[in-house]
Amino acid sequence: MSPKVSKEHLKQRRAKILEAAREVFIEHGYERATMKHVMEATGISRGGLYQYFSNKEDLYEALLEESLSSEYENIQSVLNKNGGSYWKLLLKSIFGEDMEPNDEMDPMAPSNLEFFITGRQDERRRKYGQERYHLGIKVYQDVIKAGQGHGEFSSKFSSDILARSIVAFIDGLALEYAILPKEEVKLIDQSNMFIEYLRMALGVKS
Amino acid sequence: MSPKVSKEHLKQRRAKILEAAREVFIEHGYERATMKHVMEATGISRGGLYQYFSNKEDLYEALLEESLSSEYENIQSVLNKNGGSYWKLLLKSIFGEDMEPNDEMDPMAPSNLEFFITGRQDERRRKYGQERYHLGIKVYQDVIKAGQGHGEFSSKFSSDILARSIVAFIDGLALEYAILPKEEVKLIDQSNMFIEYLRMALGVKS
DNA sequence: CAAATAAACGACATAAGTGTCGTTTTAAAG
DNA sequence: CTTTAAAACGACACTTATGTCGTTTATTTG
Repeated sequence: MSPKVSKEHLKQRRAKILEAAREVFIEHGYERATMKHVMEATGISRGGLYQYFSNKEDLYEALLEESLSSEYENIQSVLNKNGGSYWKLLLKSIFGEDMEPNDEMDPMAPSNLEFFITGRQDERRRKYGQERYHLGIKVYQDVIKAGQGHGEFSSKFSSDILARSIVAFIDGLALEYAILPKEEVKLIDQSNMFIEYLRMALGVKS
Repeated sequence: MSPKVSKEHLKQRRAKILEAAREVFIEHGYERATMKHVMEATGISRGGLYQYFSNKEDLYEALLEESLSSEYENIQSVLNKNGGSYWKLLLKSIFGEDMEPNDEMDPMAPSNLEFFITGRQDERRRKYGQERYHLGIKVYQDVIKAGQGHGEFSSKFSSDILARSIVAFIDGLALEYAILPKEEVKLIDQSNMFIEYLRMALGVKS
């Protein structure tokens, strides 16, 4: 009398499902993806899937949690290094360690937008979306606020509004990315211009 | 032997359906709305609805066409008045006749995003989305280009990228509007900051 | 190697929405 | 007032996805 399989095995199986689900959602988007797709991608039966996730929404949220925590760790490690100015810190928090825009976009971004926008009528999902939104804002706002507090940034604009416009900008790009062919999005050009904008708004000389 | 009802009546009935459908889509969003909802909202039977629109997508596109053409007329009339500077023209094309941001958002905006983002895997829908996107860009780009040509605007940034960032900004706001409670979006503040940004990018003095 | 426990399976019942089509109703024309 | 064309109706057959549950399978432990 004892569990049939090791906990390790369960963990791996769960991970396998998540990995395959990711691909499925990237290919079909959230709404159109079905558990059958995930079944085919994993080779696990439908019944089997429901042993790990109680439905598609649950499965997707697990993916969101995963990406959120890895993102969070990333940003935290960047912020903790605390190398140099707040301006550099801000750029890092937006564009990552190398501080400059690249032409790659998180392939899950369109599905994420889809998940929240189609679920906006659902109480639970809307709450969850708002939570994540505020979390996203907070990262940028904290850096901006600190920079303003130390006098490195101009306080002409509120850190809240600035942080929001960063999020709006990123979401706007993700939306473009969802609809336009990849080569047409011009992530780098738009990002560079956005940087100029932030420079202006924060009074950072180039 | 002759048509049962006047063309006028058909037109009115069609308009009635569109009007009710608009409310339905605003309330439920595109994906969750059903023809049954529209049926209940109009009082017209399901069978009757299909006499005017062959499915939900068709119905929604009719709404899009409607709003697009009214928008287009609006902007054209604004541009034709051509009162004063290109800067004023640009503001009008973004914020309408009164040239300044208000805290109202097109209530269809979230559904519109939803329509295009959930349909991005569908060839037809994606094409349609791209078309509309380019049309949206063109309006702003034309004004910016003209302003740059006349020397009123700086040519530091390309009119294309600038126009795109305007669209991205508007879409970003629409997305926020979809998820956050209305009073939290701060449309006006964000818009005002965006205006500052455009000023900077175009070299317009305040 | 046998027993037992739970993971994995897949058929099933359910639910919801779709578009069609034969019938009924309605109003314009004669 | 009758005829008639087509608008409106709503039941129907169909499709697709869902979540459950009884059965089968596999692996760990004694």
